[in-house]
Amino acid sequence: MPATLDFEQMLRGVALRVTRPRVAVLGAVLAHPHADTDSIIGAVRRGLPEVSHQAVYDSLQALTAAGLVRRIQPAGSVARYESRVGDNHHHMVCRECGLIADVDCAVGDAPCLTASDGNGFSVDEAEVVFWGRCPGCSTAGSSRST
Amino acid sequence: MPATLDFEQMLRGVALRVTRPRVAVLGAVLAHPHADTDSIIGAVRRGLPEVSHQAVYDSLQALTAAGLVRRIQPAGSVARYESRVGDNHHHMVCRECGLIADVDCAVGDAPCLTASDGNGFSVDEAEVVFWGRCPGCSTAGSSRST
DNA sequence: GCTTATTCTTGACTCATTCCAGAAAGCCGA
DNA sequence: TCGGCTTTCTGGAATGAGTCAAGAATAAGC
Repeated sequence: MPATLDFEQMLRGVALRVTRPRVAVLGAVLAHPHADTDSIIGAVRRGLPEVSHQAVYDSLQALTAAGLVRRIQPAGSVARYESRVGDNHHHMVCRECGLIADVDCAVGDAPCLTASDGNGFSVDEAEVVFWGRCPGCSTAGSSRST
Repeated sequence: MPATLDFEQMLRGVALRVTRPRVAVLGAVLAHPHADTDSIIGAVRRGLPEVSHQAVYDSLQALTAAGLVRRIQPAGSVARYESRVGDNHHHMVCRECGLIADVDCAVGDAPCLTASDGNGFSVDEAEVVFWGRCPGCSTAGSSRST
């Protein structure tokens, strides 16, 4: 796992100022993939109790804009952040417990990116979300069909 | 375009009570694909000025649960509703103006549904969102690269 | 060490969505 | 057609994630 110095270099690498809140936020996202903003604020405050939620929001936005983290937001969920960027992976979301898991692109490389025509849209990203039930909920729920 | 009587039959077909708000909401979703809740409230009130926003929310939820309409919510957007259900189509979202367009499944039938393995998830739906720029914004934006 | 531009803190605010309780209306059987 | 029951609608308030704004603090460059 990267140390604080690595976070600094990551920030400098994308021309972002190195501040304690940003380092902490970056570390929190790395440590807690798919965490929502509130969890990130909590994780950041474990190391920096004084950080305001606004600073976390702003840091997340800066990191997202810089491409160091990626923001995902399945329907009906709050914003979540993950550190896997650059690769073309997708997500599975459990309808019951909200668990999010990474999946590498389903049919090989990136077939979903080839939007056939797309009404003239210039597509730069294809986001795939698989909805279903996680192993835990799938087992637990198979008995109770209320 | 379906008439009010058809809406009634659609509601009865899914064992939902036929109420004027629901008929109006169903008609509004049919008439305005990808409309957000506020637009639907406005459209409904054109015919039924007295309808409360709560009734619209509740009707939309009932219609969604019954499968008559489908709720979509791209990241950073409010909830939107559409009437194309049952077919496996996806959406393109313009990053600039928020325009949403339907696209039939990219690579043919439904390749994205075959989530390779998926960590043991039992997948029941694959939602694909193509992010990019619509023809209008793509043309307009190519000149101004602020 | 100093200057400047950027970032953080504090606090209030927006607004989509939900919750609640009472009133109204639709559906079913007679 | 009518009564009873269940569900839905109305009206208002509340929730909560996210945003906005202004001044104070801080990091980067010289």
